[in-house]
Amino acid sequence: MQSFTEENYLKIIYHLSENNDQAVQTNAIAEKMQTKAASVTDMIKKLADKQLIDYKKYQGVRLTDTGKRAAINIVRKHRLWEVFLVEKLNFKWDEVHDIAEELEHINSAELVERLDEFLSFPKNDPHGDPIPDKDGKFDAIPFVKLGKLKAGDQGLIMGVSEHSSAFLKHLEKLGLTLGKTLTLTTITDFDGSVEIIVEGKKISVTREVAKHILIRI
Amino acid sequence: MQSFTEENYLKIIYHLSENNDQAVQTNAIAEKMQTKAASVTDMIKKLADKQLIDYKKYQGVRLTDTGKRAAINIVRKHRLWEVFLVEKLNFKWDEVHDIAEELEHINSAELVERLDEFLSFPKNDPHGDPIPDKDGKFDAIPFVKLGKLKAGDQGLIMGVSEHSSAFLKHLEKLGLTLGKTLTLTTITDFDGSVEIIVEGKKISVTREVAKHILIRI
DNA sequence: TTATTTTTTTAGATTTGTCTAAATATTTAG
DNA sequence: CTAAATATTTAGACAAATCTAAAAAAATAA
Repeated sequence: MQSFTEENYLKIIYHLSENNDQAVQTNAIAEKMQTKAASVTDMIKKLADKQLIDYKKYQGVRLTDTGKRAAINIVRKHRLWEVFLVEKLNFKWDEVHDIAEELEHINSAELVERLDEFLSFPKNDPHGDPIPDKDGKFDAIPFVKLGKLKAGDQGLIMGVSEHSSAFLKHLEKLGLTLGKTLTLTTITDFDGSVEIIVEGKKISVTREVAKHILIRI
Repeated sequence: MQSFTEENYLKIIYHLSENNDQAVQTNAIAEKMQTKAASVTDMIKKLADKQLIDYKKYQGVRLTDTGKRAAINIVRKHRLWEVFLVEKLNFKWDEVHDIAEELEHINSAELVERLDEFLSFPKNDPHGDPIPDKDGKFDAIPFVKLGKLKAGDQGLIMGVSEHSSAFLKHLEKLGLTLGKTLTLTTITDFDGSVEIIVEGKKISVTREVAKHILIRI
């Protein structure tokens, strides 16, 4: 089994290579881990020794099959705990990330499977992210970022790509929660902000915010 | 906030001084922590620096008020999680200790209070131990150990003082679970084992087992 | 009460994950 | 294509928690 810290490295490497299939760079890991590149190099060697990642000097890293399986298992636990916190303990979607960061490291396969069952095998977490099943499989629902839509496009909010409390609270206040339908009316040339209509109300959203809202058309 | 390891030391010191009000010895801590006396001395100094324990060389340690509060909070979390595992996830009473050992270190006051509420503010864990409320208060129900009863005494099983899976499975097999009423018929001079009647069935229990069954007369 | 045993502490080393500063590779720009 | 900028690695150090071996204090026994 991996240490707490090793697990966090695996998870971060997984998320960094989730979309593009590229090797992950030392500096990118350092930024996400809030640490220095030198520390990352040290840890990278350790994970490579354990065959959890493939690593060649200066070439970045890729998860091995074993490493990927471990990473997905952590993601699975994180998202199941988030569902638990929201569905059973009535936390809000912006309050659960940090607690789930801790809970995801609890080490008991039995616990995870029973939790999954207790929650009726949810397919998505409170932020719309898919929850891998116990074999690591999940459906990656296709989405477009709000920032990429054209004027006139209509769609459904099905996720976010930023999980900070500040961001989620902001969306909440704008009424931009999961499942809401929206129509994009205008894209502002000046600053890239977009005008949308949600439940009859006109709202303006900055380019930065629009980038992190995932839409199913 | 304390580290994982510091929390375990506090918890163990708490349990070692729970009944007798004595100072706790280095060796006793070492045994419970599965470590060496030298390591304990090191940690003791650290906890004393943080004012979580009172310590004079060669004199053993006592929790300060702050240390005791921290320890009781860990115990509270441990026992609440055990209730969750048994009541909600259908674990058996002999399966929950190790998982709760991990969960007790999750750091969120809000989480604990909501869990407590979700579980309807339970007063006891699955082994009969009292659960401290959020101010650290709890009723210590008076008990007698089965090994101390006299022939003819009758009582109710209201707890155990040993939480290993092996021990609890053994009790389960004998039908000696919480809430059962028993009558002591004979104490064997030879080996101290006791004969009891539970639900009409005669059972023999070794001295070692009898020592860890808590009875309310 | 002296000697022996037990308990506790100290000294110095080890491991894990981190750091800074300096060196080396790689990439980008002129 | 060389020079500058950026990215990565190495070397050496540090804090946390542990260890072994040896020294010191306390408890027990003769």
